[in-house]
Amino acid sequence: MEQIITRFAPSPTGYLHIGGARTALFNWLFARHHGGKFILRIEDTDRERSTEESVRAILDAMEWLGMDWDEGPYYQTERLDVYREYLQRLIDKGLAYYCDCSPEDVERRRQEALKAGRKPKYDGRCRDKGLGPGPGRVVRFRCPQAGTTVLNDLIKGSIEFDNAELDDLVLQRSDGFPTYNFAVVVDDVSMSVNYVIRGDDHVNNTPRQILIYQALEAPLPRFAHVPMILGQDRTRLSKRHGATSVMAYKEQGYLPEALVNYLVRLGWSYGDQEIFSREELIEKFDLDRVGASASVFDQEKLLWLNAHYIKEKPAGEIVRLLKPFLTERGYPDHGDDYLERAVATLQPRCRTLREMADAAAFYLVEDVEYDPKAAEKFLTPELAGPLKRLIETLKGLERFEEAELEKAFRRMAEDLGVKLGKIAQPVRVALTGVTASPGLFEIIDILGKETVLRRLEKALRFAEARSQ
RNA sequence: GGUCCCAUCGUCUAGCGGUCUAGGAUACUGGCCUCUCACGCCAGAGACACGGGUUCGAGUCCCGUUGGGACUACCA
Repeated sequence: MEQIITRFAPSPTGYLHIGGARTALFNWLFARHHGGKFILRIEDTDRERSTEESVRAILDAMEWLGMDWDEGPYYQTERLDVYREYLQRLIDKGLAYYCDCSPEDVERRRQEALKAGRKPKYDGRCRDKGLGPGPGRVVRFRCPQAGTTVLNDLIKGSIEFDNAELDDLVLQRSDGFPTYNFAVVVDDVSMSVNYVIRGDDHVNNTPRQILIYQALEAPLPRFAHVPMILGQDRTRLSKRHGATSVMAYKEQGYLPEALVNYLVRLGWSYGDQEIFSREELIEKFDLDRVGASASVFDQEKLLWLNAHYIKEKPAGEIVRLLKPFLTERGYPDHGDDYLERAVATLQPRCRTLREMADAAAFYLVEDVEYDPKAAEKFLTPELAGPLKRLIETLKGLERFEEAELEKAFRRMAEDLGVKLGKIAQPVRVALTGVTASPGLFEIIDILGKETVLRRLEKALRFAEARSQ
């Protein structure tokens, strides 16, 4: 069997966005699943908009998502000889020709045609002029004017195009650079790419490309056009729908596993299964289960998956990932063991690392600030008595650990004739500043005697001060 | 405007003519658990866009309507 060769070919005109990442993922998974080859190619023939930073950003994002490539990255701007060679073949065969129409003229005629209700196609006036190379001249493809071109798409099925709809597209610009439709074909032909998996915004380009393959007498690859990812308003996903850059998700505290899992499931399914490890994805992914309709990007579901992976990962691993977020907030270093215990209590409560860094504050700062409402409600003057007693009890506790602490608290609540919550909530506010937190006893255990007593005493002073 | 694509709960989807009084996930609501908040568990509400065919039988096939999207460059 022939080896499967796929490629991801972004243009470096911005960051790797969500849609591009999914396309890359589908190509990567398809190649890995079939033991094929995955090529990375940078389509930088638009010299105006391509930048070095974008290339870097795309590579970083690929790496973060864990997509490795077997060949490349190739840069189209370094392959100009190849395009010229293929182009010359077309010219020699009379399948391409030079054109000296100015862009302004072409555009003007396009507008006129549109106004007159005709198709805004290039009118082919240079077709038979027999022009040679010259400044300002482009090379156009001599597109068949009759017949139909059919695309047998792996996802969309068979699509027929009337060649009369197509015009003589530019293959080489006046600056000598190839245009997208030509470069993409030459590259895929010369790199032996046999599966072209890309966004379905390319469907309408495909007949032109097929015609170029045929003109080149090159074997056709299999095409698979995957549906677009839409925003909540069902229009093409863009900045106004929120973060669309892959790396923005990293910065917001998402795990690559979550984003990969989410993105692959967007448009692809495997029965009722929602959670897939990387290995499972490689094992199970195939094109036949990719849907045909566009899907809406749902932040909430991504969040759910992220929460899932945060819960599932070993605490030590989360600590490593969380550190940059803590540093960013300027928290002092407490050592990995301490951090790991703290993180373990936060894992089931946070959906992103960013949330976790925020929630971890009380573990890391010297003294907590009270949420005014919480303090108002729970650190009351009547609390002074029980608080004093609690401080004494804790001081006398020889084993300052979760189980013992719980016993001590329950005993005290019983003595006082109140429910545990009656004293737990004030203590929680004293220790964390807020009314929602991990389990009280694990917090006390982790915080340690010294910190706990200090915060309780501060709370006591606060409560007493209110009675004045 | 033209060409092309798409159409099951709000969202992601299962469904590949009968097993669908349409399944799962998420989000939402209620309950349980419980020191709070989460997690977890249980329950609930929620969809085949519409109209014609084809067929004994249609969410599933065909056509149309409507709606949405993409493309229509010397961008990719």
